[in-house]
Amino acid sequence: MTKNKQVTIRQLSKELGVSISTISSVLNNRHEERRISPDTVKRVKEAAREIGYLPNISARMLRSYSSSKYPITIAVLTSFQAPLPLISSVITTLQKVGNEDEYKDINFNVTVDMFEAGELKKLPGLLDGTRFNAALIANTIPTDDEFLSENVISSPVVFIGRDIPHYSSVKTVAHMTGRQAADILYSSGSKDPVILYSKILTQTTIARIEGFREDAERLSGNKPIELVAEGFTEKHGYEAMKNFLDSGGKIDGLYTITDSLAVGSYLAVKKKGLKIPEDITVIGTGDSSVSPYIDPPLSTFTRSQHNLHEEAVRLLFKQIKGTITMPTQVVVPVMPVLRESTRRGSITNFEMGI
Amino acid sequence: MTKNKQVTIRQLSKELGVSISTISSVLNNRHEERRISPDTVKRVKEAAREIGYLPNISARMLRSYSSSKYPITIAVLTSFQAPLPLISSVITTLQKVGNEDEYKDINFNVTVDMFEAGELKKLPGLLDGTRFNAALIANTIPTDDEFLSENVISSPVVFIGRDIPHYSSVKTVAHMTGRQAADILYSSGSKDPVILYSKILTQTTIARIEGFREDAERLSGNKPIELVAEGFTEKHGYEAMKNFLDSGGKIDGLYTITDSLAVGSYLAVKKKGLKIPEDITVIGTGDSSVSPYIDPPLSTFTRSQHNLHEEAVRLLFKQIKGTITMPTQVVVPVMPVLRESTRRGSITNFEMGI
DNA sequence: TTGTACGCGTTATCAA
DNA sequence: TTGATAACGCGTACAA
Repeated sequence: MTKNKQVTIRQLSKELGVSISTISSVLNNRHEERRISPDTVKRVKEAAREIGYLPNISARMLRSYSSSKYPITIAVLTSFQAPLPLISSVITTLQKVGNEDEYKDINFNVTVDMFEAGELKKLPGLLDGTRFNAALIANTIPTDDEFLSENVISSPVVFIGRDIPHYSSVKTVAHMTGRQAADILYSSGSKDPVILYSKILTQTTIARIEGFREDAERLSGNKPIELVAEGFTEKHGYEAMKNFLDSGGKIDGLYTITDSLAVGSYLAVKKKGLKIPEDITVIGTGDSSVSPYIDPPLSTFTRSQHNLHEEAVRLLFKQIKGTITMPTQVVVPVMPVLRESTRRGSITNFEMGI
Repeated sequence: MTKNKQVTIRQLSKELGVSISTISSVLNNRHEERRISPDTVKRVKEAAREIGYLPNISARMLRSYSSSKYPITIAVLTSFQAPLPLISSVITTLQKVGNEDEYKDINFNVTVDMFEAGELKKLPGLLDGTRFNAALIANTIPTDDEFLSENVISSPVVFIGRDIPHYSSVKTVAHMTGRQAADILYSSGSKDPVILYSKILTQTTIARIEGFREDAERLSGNKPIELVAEGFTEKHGYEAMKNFLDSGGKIDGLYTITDSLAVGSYLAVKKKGLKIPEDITVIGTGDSSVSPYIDPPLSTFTRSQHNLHEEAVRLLFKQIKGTITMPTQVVVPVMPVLRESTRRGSITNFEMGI
């Protein structure tokens, strides 16, 4: 029924023996004012449906928007392996910041493309500039970075959470965060700190883990125990912690790479009859909206995502406007948020502003 | 420095006194093979940057892709007031389903446009077909629906969570869900059921509330108490419940329109020294990933989102392929998931499959 | 109803 | 080394 190939208005015209302009009129519901015969209208509409005609959006835009009103295209490129909320967050930020006085003269539309981690190079139009005027790119892995350092994207680009030579980027001081987490657990009296992370790792996650390892070892004298969960969700956190405890694991302090992993761990810990923070102190990452409301409220580090995305978007807009022309690196600070789950030992309310 | 107006390659040409072909060659890094002098290359590149030249993507695509390889454009349109995860979920689903054998001959790209609830009509290209070949539309409000029923979008469109005459849509049986919630609270011994919702309402939320009102009144003999939160987050749930309890409100059963509102309520309830489910039974909506892990695990209704979005995407693809030509309504079922938070009265483990 | 110019950028050809 | 010119991609608008 439907042809795979894109059909053009010209092919329709040939097939029907009707002029191109007639077809265009009919397809744009201008047939009344153009006084096209009902019969022709019917024939054209049916044929278009039958043959699966879809107009070429580029051609329409080219014709319909004067160059002063033509919107530029901003692309959001992210891997399938990215945390799901990223796309929403980036797009919403794009729209919000785009409405600000400073940038509202930039008339843009947003496209989203997803790639398999490591396969960025397969994205059409990445290097030849046929698909976007500017791009935000997130969640590349080393293979992609290698590809990017060998090739040049000539449009403005900002990388999120990753630092790539010759391009702009925004990231957090992930390494520092890991170290702070170790300090906080140690200050709360933990001697056997455990770190729980997902087996899916990004540059940021790796840095956090390394920071934690370093300081945990320096402070407690031995390497921290590392638990690897299958993914990022509460369920994965629960399972990893349950397995660890079931097999007799020893723990008095926990640092998780996301808050959701901590929330899952809570249940496993409680089921063993252990108390937070009396037996185990816990600190997560990301200040998820549930963290202040669970029992006990979870200590964590501020959500860097929001600021991260906002900085990324602003940086991109500035590049588009030409305010910034050199590759620029922005580092977004991350602050600890201390709540009940680490309230033990020498950490008090008073020190919450570390 | 930068001109607001879009600059074309022709204007650049005039300004520099350099031919169009030369400029095009330089801008596409073809200057070596064309043997353009280094000086000209430099001048062109600088001028392009200086003047803020951005190529017209439509023109480039038109030229670069043969009609058989030209991608169609699928738009995701949603209001700023929509729950944030929606965009990510819809886009990911679009990409995943688009990779399936059945649909992988559809070559498409995705654009996202956001509108203020009630201002859908202001979206450029909505009616004239200049921006997309097909669209998924979510989170319209009655004003938008009215606009849509007076005008026609001629491309394939699927509405998510909303039923609009003459268009395809996917939704859940929200009304039934509300009624079931009332039944479950009543069965667990609640006489003073309270419903907590956000002041931002969609068609789905309204239906849930109405369903609940009806059955709660039928079962308990009087109208349920209604609490209105400022938004959807845990914080909003906490505040609404705290205010209610502080002002002496009576409650022995709670139905919330999202799980996050229930999570926030948990803390307010516990702070008052009340116990769940002994004093108050609670049921949420959406089966959020944290719900099984909070204390006590939260009863809720299955997350309909995922299925909802998948159905929407499939429906859209079928319309694009011409497999379906008539407006079609799909209803996605929602099931209760009973956990500790409603385990009181006549509801037992045994009845968990209601 | 139809013919044709047009929107913008790319590319090829030939001339300068 | 650069320019002028034209064709092209697809759909639309306007004059005829």
